[in-house]
Amino acid sequence: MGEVREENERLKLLLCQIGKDYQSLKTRFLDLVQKEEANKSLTLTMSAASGLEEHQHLISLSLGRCSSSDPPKKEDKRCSNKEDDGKHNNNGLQLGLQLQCKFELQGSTEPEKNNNPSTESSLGKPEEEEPNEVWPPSKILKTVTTGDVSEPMLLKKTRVSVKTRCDTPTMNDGCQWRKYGQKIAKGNPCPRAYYRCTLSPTCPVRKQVQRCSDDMSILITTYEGNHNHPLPLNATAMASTTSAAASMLQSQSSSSQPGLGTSVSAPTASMSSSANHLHALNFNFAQNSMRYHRYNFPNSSISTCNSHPTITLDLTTPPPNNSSYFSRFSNTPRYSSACLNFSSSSSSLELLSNPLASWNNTSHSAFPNHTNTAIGPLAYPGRQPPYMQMTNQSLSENITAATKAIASNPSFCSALAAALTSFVGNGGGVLRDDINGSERKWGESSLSLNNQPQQQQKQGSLLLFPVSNTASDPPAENNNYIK
DNA sequence: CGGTTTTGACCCGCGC
DNA sequence: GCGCGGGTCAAAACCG
Repeated sequence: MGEVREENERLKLLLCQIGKDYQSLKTRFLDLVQKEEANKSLTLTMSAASGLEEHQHLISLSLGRCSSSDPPKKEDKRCSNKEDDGKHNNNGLQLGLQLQCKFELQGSTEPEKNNNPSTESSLGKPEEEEPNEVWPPSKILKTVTTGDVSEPMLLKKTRVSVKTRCDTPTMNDGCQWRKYGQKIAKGNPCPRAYYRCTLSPTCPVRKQVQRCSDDMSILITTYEGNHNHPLPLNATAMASTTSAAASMLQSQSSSSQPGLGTSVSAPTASMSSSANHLHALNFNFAQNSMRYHRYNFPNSSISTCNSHPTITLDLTTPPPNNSSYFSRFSNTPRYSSACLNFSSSSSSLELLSNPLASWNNTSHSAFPNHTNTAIGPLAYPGRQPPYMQMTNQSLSENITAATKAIASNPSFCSALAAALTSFVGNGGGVLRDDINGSERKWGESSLSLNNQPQQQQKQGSLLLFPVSNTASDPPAENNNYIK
């Protein structure tokens, strides 16, 4: 009890400090939004001049180049415009906050309709809803006709497309699917198969699987919707990824802030099949009013083909070894294995909806033993990851309960992360707290609000795992991801 | 026998 | 309004 009280006191102090930091960040963010408004009109003009159809709404993300294997002309157009728009970035924080929100929601066992009342506190768009929650999208009224070019996209179901090299008819993403249709799509001799998630009869998630016409070994799996039920442990990685990517897309489109310097990467290694393809997905948000960085991630792209906002994660080709987006944050290669990092250079938080959703490179020089980074069971084939080796259950539960409430507020989460990272991050020895440059790597100083706060804090790092059923499941099939 | 796959028909949105 | 194409339905076939 004494320890718990002490911990409580510490947390209170932290909360106090964090509250201040949050207000500071909020003020800063509002300033950035105002600046962004000034840039918005300029960008819209540029988009119109580039010949984009009015209904094909540009996602103003700097996502680098489209994959070379994505030949559609329209995507190319958008890619070229993304680069232009990316120059107007400075609004990464908002996106990061929304991502965190989505992750928290997904990690929860409750349906995502359980709206977090705090969501709007920092985002300012409480009316936004997760399009993925509603099925079918065709039933959604298309009534928004504001001048905001991004708004109609919210009314379409967001899709996440994953390109992998796979010999099997479908890639094993851990979920159970039932095929309900097959169609020969125009322009591709390979039939497109339609699948529903059968883990829950009411699950709205569907996926389309199709071979790439150019390269039959490439399997294009398109996910649509979010699961409304607990997922098997080995399914959470893909689900988290697609959900996060979709959330990123939605949050970006809803933010209506042209030129957001957002990057999505899916650097990969060459693997043969299954969800193992999901090696990495890094969202790095540059937000700095003084200095703006663009990070090009060649393996991902965003498009609004077929009126569906779609984010494509190309896991078929590895990124350049000396990619600038790697060296931006670290001098050491950090993505040799699967990881899912949602990063921001403006504030610091790594929030993981699920232990499977993220794990850092085991070769990271600063954390060779994995005990102070956001690592899920994936990183521990055949043994329990550190966070699951609980030694003080009651203490952990108390702290978890307290911190869960904190974590449920995405806005506060971000501020909390920023504060805690600055508070403990330097102890990690890796965090670059360059205030002017804001080049801070999230994944290297992460935040834990789960089972092992003491251990993690000692090492200057915290893991933030929303409490969920799946998070406590034994990592029975983790080896699947390590093969 | 229950679940899944196949496959032709149907629905609906979109462009012309 | 019409045609096209994507997506879904549902009955029959298939499978373990």
